[in-house]
Amino acid sequence: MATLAEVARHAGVSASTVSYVLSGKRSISEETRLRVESSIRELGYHPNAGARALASSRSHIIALMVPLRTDMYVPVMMEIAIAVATAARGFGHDVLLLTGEEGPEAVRRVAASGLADAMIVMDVELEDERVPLLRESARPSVLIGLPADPAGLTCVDLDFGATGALCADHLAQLGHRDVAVVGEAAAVYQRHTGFAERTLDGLRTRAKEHGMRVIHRPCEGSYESTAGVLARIFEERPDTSALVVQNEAAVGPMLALLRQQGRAVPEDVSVVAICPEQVALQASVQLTSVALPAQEMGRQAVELVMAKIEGREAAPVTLLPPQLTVRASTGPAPSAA
Amino acid sequence: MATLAEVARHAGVSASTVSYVLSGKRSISEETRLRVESSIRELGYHPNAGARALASSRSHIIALMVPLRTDMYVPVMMEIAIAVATAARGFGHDVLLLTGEEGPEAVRRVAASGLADAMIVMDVELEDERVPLLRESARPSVLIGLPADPAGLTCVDLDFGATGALCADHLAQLGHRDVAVVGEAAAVYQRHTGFAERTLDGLRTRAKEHGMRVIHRPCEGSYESTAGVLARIFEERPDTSALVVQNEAAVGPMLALLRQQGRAVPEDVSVVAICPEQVALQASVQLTSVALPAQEMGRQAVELVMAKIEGREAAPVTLLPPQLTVRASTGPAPSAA
DNA sequence: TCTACCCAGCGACGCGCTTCGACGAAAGAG
DNA sequence: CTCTTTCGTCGAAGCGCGTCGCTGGGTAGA
Repeated sequence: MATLAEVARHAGVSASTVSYVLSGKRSISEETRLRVESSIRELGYHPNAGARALASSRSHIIALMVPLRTDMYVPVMMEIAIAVATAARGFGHDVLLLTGEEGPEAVRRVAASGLADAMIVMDVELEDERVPLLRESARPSVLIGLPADPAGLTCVDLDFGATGALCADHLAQLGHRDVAVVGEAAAVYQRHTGFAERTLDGLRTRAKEHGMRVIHRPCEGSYESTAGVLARIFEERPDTSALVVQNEAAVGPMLALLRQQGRAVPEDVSVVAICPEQVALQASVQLTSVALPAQEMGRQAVELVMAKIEGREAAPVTLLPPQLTVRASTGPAPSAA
Repeated sequence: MATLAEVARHAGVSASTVSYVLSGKRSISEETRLRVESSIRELGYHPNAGARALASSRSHIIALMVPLRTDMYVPVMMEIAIAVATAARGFGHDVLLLTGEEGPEAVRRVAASGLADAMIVMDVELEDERVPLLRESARPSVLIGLPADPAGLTCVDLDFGATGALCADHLAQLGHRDVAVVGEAAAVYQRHTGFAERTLDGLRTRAKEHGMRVIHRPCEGSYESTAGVLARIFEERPDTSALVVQNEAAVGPMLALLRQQGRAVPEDVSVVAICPEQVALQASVQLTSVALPAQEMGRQAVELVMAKIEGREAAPVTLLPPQLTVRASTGPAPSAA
């Protein structure tokens, strides 16, 4: 494995010159630069990561903490993770994958060992035990998600409050009066994941302004649980004419069940989903949906974290504006029974 | 941030002694060891990753290359990735996430820079361009998946040939004569991903022995494409009494479509899926399925890669035996029309 | 012509750790 | 009681790179 010194010898310059060619931190004559660069190529030189990290106290690594649980919609997590990795490479950084398993200890370990220069944390709960550690840590961090108290932190998230409101607006405009929310798994609410509660709040508040009634039922996402949730919804509120689906996993089963029950979408029941575009497009009915911009969130998180690494200011809270796309699953409310 | 030297001073010993306490590579008296350990705790010392990597030329990092594409069933990928990360931590290692985007160059970069001690590569194609690089590389690697020529490599995979055969056996035993395979997306075959072709081969071969007829149709997994595939299957082979579903995404749509068409499962049509247990259990009918042991594959890959890092021998090819679980979606073939 | 300055490049040091050889003390062999 | 081992510890030499301060030569201004 070639070293800096070998490249230097090969190019007939000193090691420091090669280093400056690589970093561009001092001016180098065109001629030398080209000679050094060709030596680098010829020897297939790649700087040693450890040595570079030691000397510069920068590892060029960003740690990404992903949740361990599987009650969240996994493809979204994966999409964010891949977007983070891709964006980080664009800044010459790599991504270290930390699972939630280690818990807050991972934060300490990675920060203290200098393994990573910064941290991106996903699946943040309202009262997350990692948050105090991040706040005190010397290393920059960015959260994907919004804790109850974001003071002193940098957060990126979809504006879930506005998302809920947007769904309410759309349904109100179509004349719906009774709306049911097919929510996330009960466990998601129990551990106070921010986005689920914020969506609900946003929707309820706006629905109230529109004079709509809202009921909400958690849903595990399996066919069986979805069937149970739907049954209870229509039992309790037979006039329900619109469903907002928060749990992407429930989308498929729900459409199947509605069809089976002879409820036409959107003639009898309108459906709005909060899900990735792909899910909305692959369903049996093209779904009116608010997109979950996973890639965008990953990209933004990386940009913010890079800004902080480089000592620039970063906006404390970035809420991405939701976008509702009208497709075939929503229509005017059926005239009252 | 505390350093080794500070711990040494605090404990009244030399730096090398602290190092040996940490690594256990030389004997240390009980007394000194305890004193050093308490100093470590008191100072909150974590060894600097860069320095350690430089001095020992071991980064304690394993690189994991995941595919960029989204035409594979993503949750399986994610489950493997998390299993790899978790298992690696058990060996005191961390996982670096590389996306396919950088392509083979990533292999070179990571190997040459000493960023990672070893590599685990997912989504291997039959003729994968990363394979020659891995074979020549000085660093250990393990593939999840099986290329056409696994010579000189270490691979872990589900035995997809046996998986196909197992499905054939089960259906033959139930008296089915006409079987249709709802396959992966066409793109998966086009790039010659091993598992898809092997499953099909295994199934076809065994089916022939049982005197069953098999047709195979690729399926993108969306509701629409699944509908198209099903229609063509029953048009071409009206006597089809059993479906083997290879593309997990198609499971939900398919069951919905069968119900809609008035085909009862398993009375009219039996269904066998190759999918994670969770998918089989959450469907509208509990599915007879061959499990995709994502966690097991991740775990095994890490164990093999650790063996190679430590200079031990590793079995060249590990094929996990498939397990078919009979549930509610398969039954005796309907007596001939 | 002399000073002031900038440009290119060099040498040396240090980042924090691992590891090798050495050494004194204690223990066992003859 | 001496000679060899073994044990526990230390000091020093790097690992490969980044960075600081310095220098020799060239340029420009006075």
